[in-house]
This record gives sequence, C-alpha cells and structure tokens, in this order.
Amino acid sequence: MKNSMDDTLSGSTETKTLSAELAEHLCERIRNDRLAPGARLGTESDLAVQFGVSRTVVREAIGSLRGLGVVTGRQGRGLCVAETDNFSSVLRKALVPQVASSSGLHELQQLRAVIEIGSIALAVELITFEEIIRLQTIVGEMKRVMKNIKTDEERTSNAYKELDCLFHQIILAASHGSFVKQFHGVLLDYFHAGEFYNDIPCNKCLREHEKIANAIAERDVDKATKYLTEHLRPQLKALEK
Amino acid sequence: MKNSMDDTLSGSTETKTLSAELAEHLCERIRNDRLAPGARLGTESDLAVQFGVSRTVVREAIGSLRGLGVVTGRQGRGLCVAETDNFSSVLRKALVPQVASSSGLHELQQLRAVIEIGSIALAVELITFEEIIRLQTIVGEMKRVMKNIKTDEERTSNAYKELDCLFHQIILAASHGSFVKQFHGVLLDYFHAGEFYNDIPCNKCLREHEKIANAIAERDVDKATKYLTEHLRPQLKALEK
DNA sequence: ATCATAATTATTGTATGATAAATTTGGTGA
DNA sequence: TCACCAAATTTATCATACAATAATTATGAT
Repeated sequence: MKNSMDDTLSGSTETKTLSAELAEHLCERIRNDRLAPGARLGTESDLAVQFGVSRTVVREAIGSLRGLGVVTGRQGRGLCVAETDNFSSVLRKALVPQVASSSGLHELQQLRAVIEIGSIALAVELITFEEIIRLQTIVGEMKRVMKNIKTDEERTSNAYKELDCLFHQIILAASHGSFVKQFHGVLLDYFHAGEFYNDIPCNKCLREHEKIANAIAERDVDKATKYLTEHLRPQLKALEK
Repeated sequence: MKNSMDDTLSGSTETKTLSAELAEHLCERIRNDRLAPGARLGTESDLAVQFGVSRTVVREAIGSLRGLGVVTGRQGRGLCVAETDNFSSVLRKALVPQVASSSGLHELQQLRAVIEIGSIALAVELITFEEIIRLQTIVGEMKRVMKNIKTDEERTSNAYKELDCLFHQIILAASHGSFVKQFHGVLLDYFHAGEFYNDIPCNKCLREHEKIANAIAERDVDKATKYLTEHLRPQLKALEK
C-alpha cells in the first residue's frame, strides 16, 4: 500500500474539471495496473482522501466511469472494475450524438459495411449448415415479401428491412467474434431504427442477397467477398465533397 | 414546450438508480428528438424540477453522459449536446476493462483486423501517390531496422513495432472514413501499448508487408486483400476453445 | 460447538444548502 | 457605436445529513 498516494491531481493539464481529471486518472490506473473485472477499487471515501477532493468529485468521476461501463459499485460493497458484458449499451449511448448529423450517419454506415466485409472471409469459413439454411430461408422470405410490395407498401418495406437486418446479422454471427458481433449489432440497430438509409426493396438487392447466400453456401470466399462488397458499395463509398 | 413534462422516471424498471434511469431517459430524448450537437438541454435545475429529483441526481446523470461524450456543459452556459469530436477518448476508456482479459484482448485484435481488411478495397481505390511512397518508405525502413536485430534486440523490436503501426495506420487513413480511422487508431493504440501480441520482427512478416505495399501501389484490390488477409490471419482467427 | 437470526457497521444513493468560478447579459458613458 | 463595468446565471466544488442496502458481527437456541 505504499503507493505514493498523495496524488493531488495537479499532474497534468489544469483546464479540465477535477472530476474529469480524476476519471482519467482512475482509468489509467486500471489500465496500467491491469486490474481485471471484479478487482476492488476501494470506497468513495478512500478515493476522496487519497486524491484530496470531496466525495462529490469522486462520485462524479465514478459516475462517468460507470456510464462508460468501466466501474460498478453496490451499496455496502464498494467499487470494483466492471464486467465486460453490456458493452453494447455503452456503445449505443456513445453513438447518440453521431447519428444526429447526416455525415455522422454516413460514417456509421461506412463502419458497419467495413466490419461486415472484413468478417465475410471468416464467416464463410466458420458458418454452420443451419446458418446457411437460415440465410437461404431469409432470401426466400424476401422474395415472397416482394410480391406484396404493391398491395401494402408500408408493411412490406418494414418486413423487408427486418429480413435484411437478420440476413446481415447471421453473417456476422457466423464469424464467431462476440465483440465484432456486438459491435455490428449496435450499428445495425441504428441502421434499422433510423430512416437514414433505405435499402429500398428492389429486385437488384434481392438478387445480390441471393448471390451472396449462394456464394456462402458454396463456401467460396472470393465470390462472397466480391458480391458483398458490391452490395455494400453505396454505403462504403466515402463521403462525396 | 408542452412536452408533458411530469416524467417522474417511474416509467420502467425500478431496479436501477435514479441517476442511471435519468441518464438513459435523456439519452433517449436526444436520440428521438434528433437533437444535433450544440442543441441546448436547459440547466441542471430545470432538469431537476422537470423530473422531480434533486440536482445531485441530475448532476450524476449528466456526469455519466458527459463521460460518454453525449453532453457537455460550461459554467454560465448550461447544458448542450456534445460535439462528435474526441470520440476516440470515449472509446479508449470504454475498452479499458476489455483489455484486462486475454480473451478480451483477442476480441479487440480480431475487430482491428476485421476493420482493416474491410477497408482495404476502399483504401486501394483512394490512396494517394504520397501515401504509397510513404508505405514503401516504411517497408524500406523495416528492412534497415531488421539488420540491427541482433545487435540491439530491444530497441529494434520497438522501432519495428512503431513502423508496423504506422504502416497499418496509413492504409486506414487512405480509406477516408474519419470514424473508421479513429476507431482503428484506438484499437491500434492498445495493440501497440499492450504486450498482448508481438508481431515478432521476422522476414516472413517483412515480406508480407512488402507484398501488401506493392499490391496497393499497383492498385490491385484482389491481391492487396489476399495478402492483407494472410498477414492478419493469426489475429483474425477465432478463439480456439 | 454450530447454525440461524438479530443487531451493528460500512458504503453507496439521494437531498439540501452554501460558496467559488466562469459565462452571459444588460447598462452606462464616451 | 463601442468599450467597459456590474449584475444575473449557471456550473463546479464543498460540507453535511439521512436513507437504503449489503456485509459483518454478535447473539441465542439447540
């Protein structure tokens, strides 16, 4: 416990607030000391005296880190490093300001497309027979839905979008990276909820989905990559001007 | 202003704390109302009376959102939706618990590889001549550094790692997606700082870099994708068992 | 002695009030 | 109109108190 703990937080830039500085400091400590999830961080009062600030400041810093999914604390227990679950909810919040602007939305779309294209090789390799069947079932459903497009525009469009999301999610899930999958899930969520990009149900898209599904079924990495890249081309493209 | 503002936050689950609930609520409001960065959110006192809680709770909620880069506030001004810059620092913090476990580190590596592979097509298309020159310069530097590997193991390894990061960063930068680039930057940072994966300076890696750089210089998307995928193969691979 | 239960303590969650510092706003004079 | 000063806002921090909940200890029965 001889940790030279008279850090008065006067180390670095003075511009920021005490709480922000403390949050930064605690984050660095966790990172440098390689504190694993579950590791104790002492109590709020401890930290308050250690850093020579009031408990208010400590609580604000901790609140910030709590929001970031870095620490948790329960009454009577004290503080500890948070588990790595529910990263999704953190990311979902952190992206909120991004989706306000059209350029931000485009950036997210681009990231989503990049992640899916980057995963396709692995997905083709690891995908199971069941998942292949599901992909083809979805394509079949899409065809069926497309027929009703004139009679019930609205619902058809929603159903199609739903299927579209499911299609891409299955591909990502097949790549067996829980983090990659979570990440993609959040992005797809925004993609689905917001009206920012309408992959309008059209025969062209349908054919593309079909070709992708078939390429995956044949476990042909090159073809799958090629067709997927084509399919995601409009989202991948850099922001013009 | 007829916003039916007697939200007493008693809407949903009662398990969470008031501050967490309020943070969630505010986040949703920003998202649903499409509030752009810079939009005013009123003062802490306003929110306190609106939601029927003390200013303490409001400050804690705001502190959390501030940490997530969703809102900012300055003395005398009030609160507003945050700008979308410095997303990097948010992500950097949010990933801290992830890097504590080896599985988490692997997941991050995987995500990084996925992003780079997903970006390579775009990068090849958009990369400038200057950037191509820089890539080739880096490969040349790597060759030079490799010769000293026996005389000064430690420093050689660091220099090589530095060059390796730079190499990959240039590729990402060429894809012209600021979000994608920022994202990759943070991941590469962890990749670089942590000792979790040593791309040991070896002739095999060097050749791979060279082949990638040449393929990019020739603007051959397929070859570049192929060589890059090979190069990142060990990091891309799913966690065994 | 052991185990279940009650009492106590530790710790976070919330509230209130006060002061300091930074920013905006409004006014006043040249 | 412009520069400058004063007042009002508003966040940042502090101190204190109390409630709620989890952990720890003490107690008592068997």
